[in-house]
Amino acid sequence: MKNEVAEILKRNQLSVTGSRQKILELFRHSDGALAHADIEKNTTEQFDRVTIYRTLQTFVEKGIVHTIPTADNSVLYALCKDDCSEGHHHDNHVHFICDNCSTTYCLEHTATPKVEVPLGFQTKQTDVIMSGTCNKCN
Amino acid sequence: MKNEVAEILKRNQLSVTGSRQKILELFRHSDGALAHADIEKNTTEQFDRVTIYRTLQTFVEKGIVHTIPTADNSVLYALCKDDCSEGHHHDNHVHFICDNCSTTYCLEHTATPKVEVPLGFQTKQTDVIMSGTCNKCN
DNA sequence: ATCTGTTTGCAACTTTGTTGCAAAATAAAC
DNA sequence: GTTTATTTTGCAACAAAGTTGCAAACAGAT
Repeated sequence: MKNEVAEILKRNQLSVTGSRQKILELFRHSDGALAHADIEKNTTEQFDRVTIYRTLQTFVEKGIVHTIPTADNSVLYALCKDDCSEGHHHDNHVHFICDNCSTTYCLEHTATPKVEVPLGFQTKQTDVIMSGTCNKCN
Repeated sequence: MKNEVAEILKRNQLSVTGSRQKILELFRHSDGALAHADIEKNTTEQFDRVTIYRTLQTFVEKGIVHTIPTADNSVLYALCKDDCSEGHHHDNHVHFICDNCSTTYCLEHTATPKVEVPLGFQTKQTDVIMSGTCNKCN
């Protein structure tokens, strides 16, 4: 398992360090998205806030994780699927936030719909954030 | 014009004060959404940061403005259509952020699409945020 | 084992948002 | 139109979130 994490880091030309491994591991073991605070709390080894910020930033740049816009404007991060390459996110799935347990899901198999925009507008990206009750809280 | 603004405030059982009038006026004269910073800068009369926060909060509660989730997690506010009543937003339109001029539009006539979610999930709200080039920058 | 470049942690700082309280302004009553 | 009650404002102090510079620690290559 740890080797797999190291593999991902190497594949992205990142040196394999403790914090990067632990944080990436954390993402792979949680089925939802993570906020900065979740990471700060859930790592047994305590990392500096700055390190976490920088690690997340690096991961986003390399296309390992992506950010999720939320209705309450907190920052959330989630693992990208393998076909996300450096600097080019293919984040075409819907995000679902449970009102009850606050878990944020990437609905990988629910593609974002095509939305008609008024004349003159040209769309590059579409983000869909849904909220309600998830399959565990229902 | 100023009377109209005062009317809106009274209709929502809010006392008509300088800051509320000026801020509401600002919303009515801008075609896009506004960030807190925009308001702090664009009012000739300078208001305290705290006052702006509280005014916006009140407006959101009363259904005069609504917040918009953004991909870069900055907080944006935009005027609600008249059919938003207190405590009950009918914010069913798509939001569009221009990559070029950074203006955020409420596409009032573009309704959010119905999105199929996996079994067990129950949707209460759907937010759609699109980005690209707007009709002025194209 | 040693060297080189990257990464980390600390400290200090900026920005963003919140809370309590007294002074000022608004709305209502007289 | 003045007085009174309530709401709103601005200040100060604080809390949370995020950033930057720099020296020490570490990873990876020689």
